[in-house]
Amino acid sequence: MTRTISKVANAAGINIETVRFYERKNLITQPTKPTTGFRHYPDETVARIHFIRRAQELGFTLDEVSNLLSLNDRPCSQVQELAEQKLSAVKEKMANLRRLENVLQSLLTQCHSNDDESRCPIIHSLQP
Amino acid sequence: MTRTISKVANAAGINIETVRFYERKNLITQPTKPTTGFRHYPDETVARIHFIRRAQELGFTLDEVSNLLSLNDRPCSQVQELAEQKLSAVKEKMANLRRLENVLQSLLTQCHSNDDESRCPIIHSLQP
DNA sequence: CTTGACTCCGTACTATGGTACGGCATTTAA
DNA sequence: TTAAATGCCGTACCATAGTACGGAGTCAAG
Repeated sequence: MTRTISKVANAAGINIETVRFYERKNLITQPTKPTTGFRHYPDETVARIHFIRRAQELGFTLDEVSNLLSLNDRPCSQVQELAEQKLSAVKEKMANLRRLENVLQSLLTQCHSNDDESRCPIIHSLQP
Repeated sequence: MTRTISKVANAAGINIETVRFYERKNLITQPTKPTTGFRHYPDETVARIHFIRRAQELGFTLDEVSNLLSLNDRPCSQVQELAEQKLSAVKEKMANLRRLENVLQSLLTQCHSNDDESRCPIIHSLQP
């Protein structure tokens, strides 16, 4: 069965243009074009796109995914290193958000016990 | 003391071009240009840029920061409403990051108890 | 009063992750 | 067989968050 680019896009659940974009980024290999007719894609292409998407969901950028893909046959320790960097970044982001959550929460609490509509504790806290 | 744009940029620790960029984005107000000479900026501009950068560090986009800043002239109840929306957004972002953290953590744990350098659990998990 | 530093302004360029379009080739269904 | 649907390809465009640049104006020190 011939799998043209639109079949790939459909199977992988992404836009055709995104398939081409990934080809340009060398994240997937563009099959050689037959002398006459359309390119047809192997199963691996769909699998690879799934890999890319899953990695993206884990917060990896396309450059990092590219790295991961090249690490495919590399030792586990190298993959771990990348993942550990990601994990640290995620933890840091969360710590920051937690701080913000506390600030917003405490400001909102102040608002709730505020009688003066024209004088908002939040606005006041934003002033220099 | 006259505070020209470079003084603002320096005081706020950002690039001059970024100051101009924020002006174009209406995140800060561009002072009126004197008939002759350079614009000079009030303290408020520096404070505002500090606020913008803090908000950015907390994961807000410039559009969101713009929103936060627009809370300035509104009655407390409206400010509260927007702040509550922000709080929800923050909580949602955190929940997403928490999920990501768990996935990464469990994958890394699998890596740590893996003695086969050539078969990485992370790579394996990404495969179809 | 000239030189160098700074400002002003518009425009263009960077990276990231895509999306859209126009024109032509080829395939497929009626 | 012919028209619609796809494919191919290059290029342009979207948002986000800046950065760089060129030429003109202006300011301040020597």
